[in-house]
Amino acid sequence: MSDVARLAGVSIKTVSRVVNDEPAVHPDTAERVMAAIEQLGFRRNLGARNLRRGSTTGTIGLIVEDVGNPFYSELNRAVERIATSFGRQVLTGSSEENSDRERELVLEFCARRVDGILVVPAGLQHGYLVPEMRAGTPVVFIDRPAGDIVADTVLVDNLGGTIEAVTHLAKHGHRRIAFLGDSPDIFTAAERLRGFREGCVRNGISYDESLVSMRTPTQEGIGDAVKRLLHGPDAATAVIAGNNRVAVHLLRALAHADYRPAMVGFDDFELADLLDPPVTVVAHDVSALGHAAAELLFARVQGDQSPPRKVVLPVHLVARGSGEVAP
Amino acid sequence: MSDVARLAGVSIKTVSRVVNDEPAVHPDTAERVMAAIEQLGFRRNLGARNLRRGSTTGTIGLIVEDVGNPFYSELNRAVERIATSFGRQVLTGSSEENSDRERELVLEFCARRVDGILVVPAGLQHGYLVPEMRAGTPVVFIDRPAGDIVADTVLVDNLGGTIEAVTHLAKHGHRRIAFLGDSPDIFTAAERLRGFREGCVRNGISYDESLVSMRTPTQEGIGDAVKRLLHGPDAATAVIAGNNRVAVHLLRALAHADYRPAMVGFDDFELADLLDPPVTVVAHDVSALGHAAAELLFARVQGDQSPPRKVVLPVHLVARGSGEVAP
DNA sequence: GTGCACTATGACAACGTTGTCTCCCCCCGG
DNA sequence: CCGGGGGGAGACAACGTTGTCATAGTGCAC
Repeated sequence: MSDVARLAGVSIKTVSRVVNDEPAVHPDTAERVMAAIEQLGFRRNLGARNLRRGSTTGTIGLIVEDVGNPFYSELNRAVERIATSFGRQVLTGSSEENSDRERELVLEFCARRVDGILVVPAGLQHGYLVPEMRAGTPVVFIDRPAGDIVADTVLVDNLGGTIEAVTHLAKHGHRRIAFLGDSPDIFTAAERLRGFREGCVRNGISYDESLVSMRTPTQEGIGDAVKRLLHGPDAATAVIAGNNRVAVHLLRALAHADYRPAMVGFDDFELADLLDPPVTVVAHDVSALGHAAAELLFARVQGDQSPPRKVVLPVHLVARGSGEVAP
Repeated sequence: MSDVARLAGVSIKTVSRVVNDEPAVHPDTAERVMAAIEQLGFRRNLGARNLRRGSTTGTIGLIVEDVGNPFYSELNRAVERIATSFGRQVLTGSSEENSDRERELVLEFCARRVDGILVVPAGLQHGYLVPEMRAGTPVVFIDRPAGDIVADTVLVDNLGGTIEAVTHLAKHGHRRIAFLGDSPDIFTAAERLRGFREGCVRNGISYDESLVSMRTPTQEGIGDAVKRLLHGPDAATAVIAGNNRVAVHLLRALAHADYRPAMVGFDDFELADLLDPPVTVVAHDVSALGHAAAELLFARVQGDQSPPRKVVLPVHLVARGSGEVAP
């Protein structure tokens, strides 16, 4: 900036005025300054600016489990859209379902003085966030609630969705339904399992633990589960996939199987409608999740001090075929 | 920081020494300082730190067309992985295939003094980058080359891949092959079209422009193209989808059609193997693309001054079924 | 001619850090 | 007993900006 000032023969304050479009600069002077800026390729340092102004940094942080997962990337996109409309940039990070990594990312973002943080929490303990939140960094939890603190949260109706899935299958005559979930440490997985139980109860199906698997989904793990649950005299006639990754692994496992049970997935996914049979899912609007969370965050950024909110977004069952077959 | 200093009864410089793990601090003093930090919830301001040190900001920028597109989100993930290994955070932005937006994002990132920029360019003119690059911000172009400047670039073998696709179809007896691309302004689309022509030539197929569509893919557009190209006496017996979005739209259009031509897609996608028939694709390693670009970027960040490099990653045809049917 | 309002500009401090330099104190060798 | 060396700590400036205040010049009314 001082280089520009020297070249234009003015003080750095005048340069500052020009780059900030402040009035009270003579047009001729402004033009000379602009020319100097152009010539030197000057670009003002936003870091210094934010430091001096004590204002917001114009960035927000988004932490998900894996930015490469289509579910989270759609979320990312929705968040970015809102952030852009508020003139903010988005810093992203993948926690890899690791609470230490999550914490590291959050604290790093805080040190960068992001204006707010959106997080799909991996851990169950968020006490470390209290000082940051007290210091004025708003945090909104997405898809899963905070572990041990009260904070803004946007969830989907995991319980209701799974109940609906069970009911749907029961309506088509299924009495032995398997549930393939994820690690029970993950809120959504635990919640959907709860929904599964509740769904069984409501439909007069005795809940059979041997038909449930709660493991981090891998192709082999799901393959084994399929072998175990879908064969033999007591085999399940239908199966619920607890999330989009489980669904993909399950579909792959079933593709080479001789026997195709009825299936309902939780989370919609691309091409689900083109498979054979098309996959019935409990769908929810991932974009809406991101939008709602980001809107809530920016409300906080702009000073909304109302008590923490908990938003639960609806889900709806999309019957495509895989869930509408008789046992 | 001065609050911490006051509380601990030391100077701010000593606090600085503690947070930076500098030696020459008495353990007792350090402990007092740590306690004060803990009590006040102090977190050092990285912006101020970077300003003072004149060092790197520890961030890089990544600009893609749409962070929500699985192709780019996989890229994003790969970039993030490398960035993390170099202790950097990633700022992401979607250009929406709009060169003005691309420029805006780049300049915004530069103003934030990112250590480097990775960009899947939307525009064809990148002169605006020259001052930034001269000022020391390395830029690596991904998937598409820079328009009018010389810069590091990482591409995939679009030409070779499409030639291979044509050859594959020709081998299975197809002589009338349609090509559904994307806007010809997009480098990869143009290049793949070039590969299509070359593939026709090499296989003794007369290139028929009426079998080519180069439009931004929409479900309707692809539907119309299917109706036009795959019906009538001169109908194509095979079709090449120019990228993953075209492929998805095409599959959806064909799902409800009475006639299924042979098909090969460019870009692999999840579940391609589970469709009926499984989709033959020209696959390439998106992660490798991100890795290579990020590695190259960090080499530049760390001072590599060698001439700009152009890396072309190989592609390979994955025969799954949809491309191995006779006319 | 004097005072006043207004425009255009600059000097300086401050944002939160850290690098450099200086200072003080204590220990040890001669 | 004195001098040198090293450990521990603080004062101060500087990073690149911008907010505040001061200053100089101009035009206009009296």
